[in-house]
Amino acid sequence: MPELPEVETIRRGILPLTGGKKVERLIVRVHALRYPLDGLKLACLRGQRLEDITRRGKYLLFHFSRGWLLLHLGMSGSLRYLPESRPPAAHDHFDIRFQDGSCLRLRDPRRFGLVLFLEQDPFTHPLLKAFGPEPFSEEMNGAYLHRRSRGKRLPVKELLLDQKTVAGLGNIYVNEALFAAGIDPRKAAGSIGLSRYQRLAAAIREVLGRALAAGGTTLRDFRDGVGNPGYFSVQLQVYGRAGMPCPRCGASVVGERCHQRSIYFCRRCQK
DNA sequence: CCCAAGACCTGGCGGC
DNA sequence: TGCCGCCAGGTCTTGG
Repeated sequence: MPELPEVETIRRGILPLTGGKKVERLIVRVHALRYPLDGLKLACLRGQRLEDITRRGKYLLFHFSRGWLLLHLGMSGSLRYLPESRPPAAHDHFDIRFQDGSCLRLRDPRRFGLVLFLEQDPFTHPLLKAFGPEPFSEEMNGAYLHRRSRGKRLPVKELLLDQKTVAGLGNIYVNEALFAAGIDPRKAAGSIGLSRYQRLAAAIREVLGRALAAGGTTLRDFRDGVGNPGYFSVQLQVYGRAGMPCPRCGASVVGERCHQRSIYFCRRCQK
């Protein structure tokens, strides 16, 4: 489900509702997520105060008084704020209960998500250490992408999906950004010149910025922290629109597979 | 190091 | 209606 705009939408929604609260206890119903949940470590959070919630790529970082909770929503994860307790439904694997009776509840049918408690700086953790720049940072620009892509023969869309290149992009926004930049997603990353990467860097920011303003993209099940869908779906230009007219030239949008995943593009507008 | 493919899961949908 | 195969917003691991 969630790429940067969705994760950031969740973050902005739940921070004002939970920031400053103290943890009463954690409830783990299902341990087998991407990695097994460590109940003992998580129990350390009891009594700790939630100081802040930040984001790195698609990860949410919960800053507690003495440690960090890392949360990744995988493909199907969602996080929901509940003002008061409510019986769990199917796939509600994990709750953070606060002392005022409210809670944050993680649901994740496919269990590709991740929950990890860290006592040290999360940014040096192996999962985050090699992450590329945030899309809205100055460091993420055309020259950077150009440099990163030299000598690479993999398709440019694969380069962008790699979190070591840019942190936070996923399949939807890679397809949309490449359309906005007029670049064929299958094109070898190393064969694209500087000026086209400059256009791509701008396109990435533009697409993510608009998605963020719309509260993310709901294809089937994305919901923000309080249960609202995102409205960027109606602005998607190519993603999921195989056979429909290209919004720029009217030619039919192509949907095919590239490296085991769907790509959508316009043959006429993207070279 | 680079790259491709397989693995991990469940649910929803289209086709028969 | 029921079953089957395929597809899904992610990313880690393995092997050439």
